[in-house]
Amino acid sequence: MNIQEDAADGVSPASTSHTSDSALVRSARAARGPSIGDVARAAGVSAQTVSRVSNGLTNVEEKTKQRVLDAMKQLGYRPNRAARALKSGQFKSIGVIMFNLSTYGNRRTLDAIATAASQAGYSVNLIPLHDPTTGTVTGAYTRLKEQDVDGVVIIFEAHLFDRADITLPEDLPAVVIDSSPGYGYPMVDTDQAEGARFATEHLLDLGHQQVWHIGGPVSSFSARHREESWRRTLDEAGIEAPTVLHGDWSTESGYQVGMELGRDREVTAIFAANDQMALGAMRALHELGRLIPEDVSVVGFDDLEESTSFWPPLTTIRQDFLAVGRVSIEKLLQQIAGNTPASVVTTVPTRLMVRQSTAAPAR
Amino acid sequence: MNIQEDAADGVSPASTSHTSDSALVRSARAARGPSIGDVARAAGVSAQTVSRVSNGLTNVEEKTKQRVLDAMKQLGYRPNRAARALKSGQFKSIGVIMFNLSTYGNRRTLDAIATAASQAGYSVNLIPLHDPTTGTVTGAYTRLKEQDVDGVVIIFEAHLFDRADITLPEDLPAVVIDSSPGYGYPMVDTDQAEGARFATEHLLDLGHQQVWHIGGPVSSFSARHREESWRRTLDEAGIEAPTVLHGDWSTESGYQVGMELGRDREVTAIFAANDQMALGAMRALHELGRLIPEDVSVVGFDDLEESTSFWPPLTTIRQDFLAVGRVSIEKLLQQIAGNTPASVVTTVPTRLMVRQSTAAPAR
DNA sequence: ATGAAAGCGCTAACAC
DNA sequence: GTGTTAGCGCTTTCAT
Repeated sequence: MNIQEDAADGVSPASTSHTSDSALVRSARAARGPSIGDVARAAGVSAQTVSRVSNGLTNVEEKTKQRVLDAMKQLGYRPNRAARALKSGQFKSIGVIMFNLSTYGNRRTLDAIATAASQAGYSVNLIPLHDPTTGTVTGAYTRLKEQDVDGVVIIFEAHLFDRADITLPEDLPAVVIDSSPGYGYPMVDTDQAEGARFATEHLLDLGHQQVWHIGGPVSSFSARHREESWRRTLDEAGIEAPTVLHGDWSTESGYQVGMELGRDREVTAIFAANDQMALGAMRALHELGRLIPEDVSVVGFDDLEESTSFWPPLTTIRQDFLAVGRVSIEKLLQQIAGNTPASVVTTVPTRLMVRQSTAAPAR
Repeated sequence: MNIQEDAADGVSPASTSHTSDSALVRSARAARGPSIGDVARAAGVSAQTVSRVSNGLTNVEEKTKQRVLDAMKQLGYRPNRAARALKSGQFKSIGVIMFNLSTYGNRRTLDAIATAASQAGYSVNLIPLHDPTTGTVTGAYTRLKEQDVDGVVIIFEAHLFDRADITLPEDLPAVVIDSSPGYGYPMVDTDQAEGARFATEHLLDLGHQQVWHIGGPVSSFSARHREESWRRTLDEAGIEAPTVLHGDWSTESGYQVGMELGRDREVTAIFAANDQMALGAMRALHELGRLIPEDVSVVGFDDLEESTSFWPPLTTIRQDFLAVGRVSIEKLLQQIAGNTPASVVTTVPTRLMVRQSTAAPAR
């Protein structure tokens, strides 16, 4: 390896002086900030009182409290996390093990996790993984334990592989985000079944006699749940479900299945297991000259940011990834607090977003 | 919000008992692990000696050292990070501020960062951001400072927007991964210029008289660097660079530019600023009936995982994202250690990967 | 080569 | 309502 170093281009005299400035600041930073004792002295109270104010306890006279607050502000006091951690035995840090950063949903979820954790005063320790084998998961666990995280959120990527054979270590509070059944861990997931029911019922309500389904890969639990729920909904309406054609979540696969379905003039309503396949199917329908929604109605699942700009704007099921993330943190913090809940599946509701890709069937 | 909880499906009797098991384990976990004192007692030495062993100091007799090591292993001792942090004032934690998790390169880089940091005993505190405005960056900084990180790595997404107007706070060691010039901060970047030169020279060496370029968006610094270097390389060979057509990094835009270029029979060699545009261009060439590499040679930039399965397998410039991540951490740790280096740009070398999309021009 | 003492910043427990 | 005391687990300093 032959890594090169050059003086930064574009360093003007101004930025040169700024560089030495920040060097100064940095070395100053090495000196510790004001401690609780400094604040106490400045406010003329005991350290304990400062601690009470700092933790929002009520048994402090309003006047004293103000004095302390002022002293804090003036000195730029920030409590020392390390000392707190040492005292409490908790690091206020949660680990996130995650496969496949690339998925839209995963990114949103991670985001929500980071935000929720941050609001609760926890930091997020990310371990990205590539292949979801027991080995790598265990390794990630080990790394996280060494970092003394207080708990772990594991985000499985149901969209890409079946990782049912993974076993999880047991000595750390954990929450799993996934659609697979029973892990013995608290799990959080979008209500796949509800979403699929909403989609199917919406099409039936519009007057369609039958609803075709473009399924996701059979290896995916969420895809299976969506398919089962679609089938059940038809069942309950006394309709026999037609054969399912499966895609692999990609636009391309949606296009191919869309071509199949579109050629069949019987087909007037399609529920695709995700927005991308819905997009592909719509392209196929366009190419076949079938009008959306006049000839064929299409519903997706996910509600991608772009789905509202598809042509036509896609009716779809919105997954609330933010809630999934938030709820996971909530559950995890409960566990960390010691209220170890029975292993439950928490389910986050979906929402039908009606846009222009669905309508009543033509007579 | 109407979040539902159900007993987990699929919980067999076996997993039920396992659940109560882990509840036990968890409550046990609340009790602190063995401390340095416990180890000392078990080994019949003082706590200091244990500390010395734990920190790999040399002034401990081999025999004592073994006794201590044994005691550690037997008790399952792990040093308490909080106590260390309290003593040293360092948290052994670095923050990562990152835009756009979705990019292949960014993911690889994040990965390398997480790995390198972990190996150095640092944890990684991730703050994902959406829009790269000064405000959000400052906010992220604040959050990280509250978490007492020891330093920050900022990964800009040069591919998507021009964020030259962002100013960075100054009171925390930081490394920026980006292609923009002079920040006053240490920066790490792929050697864009070298890569573009490799690509262009490779085509010239094969005997092509001219090399056309599909540029990235003008708002991107890395795209600009690649274009400049391509132009310089042609210059040096005494060739006047043809007009550049710019894409937006997408396959689709590569396809469109590819169509333009492919219709021109003069064009025998194309250097695309990334692999995706190269892919699009190849599709265009295929559609136009021009053979690759017999009629037209194509070179990309990035070396995506899939590039070896393109048709034909793409000759391209490999970016060593892992090294970028590793080097950033290296630089950051140096800074944290106090060796505040002058603001420099560290450049990570590229590699030409010759595959089947390039050949000598037909006579 | 090893140990004893002190203290990092904070808070729980107990005064008053 | 507020202060005092003690100690979390570790390392630095100084003795031995």
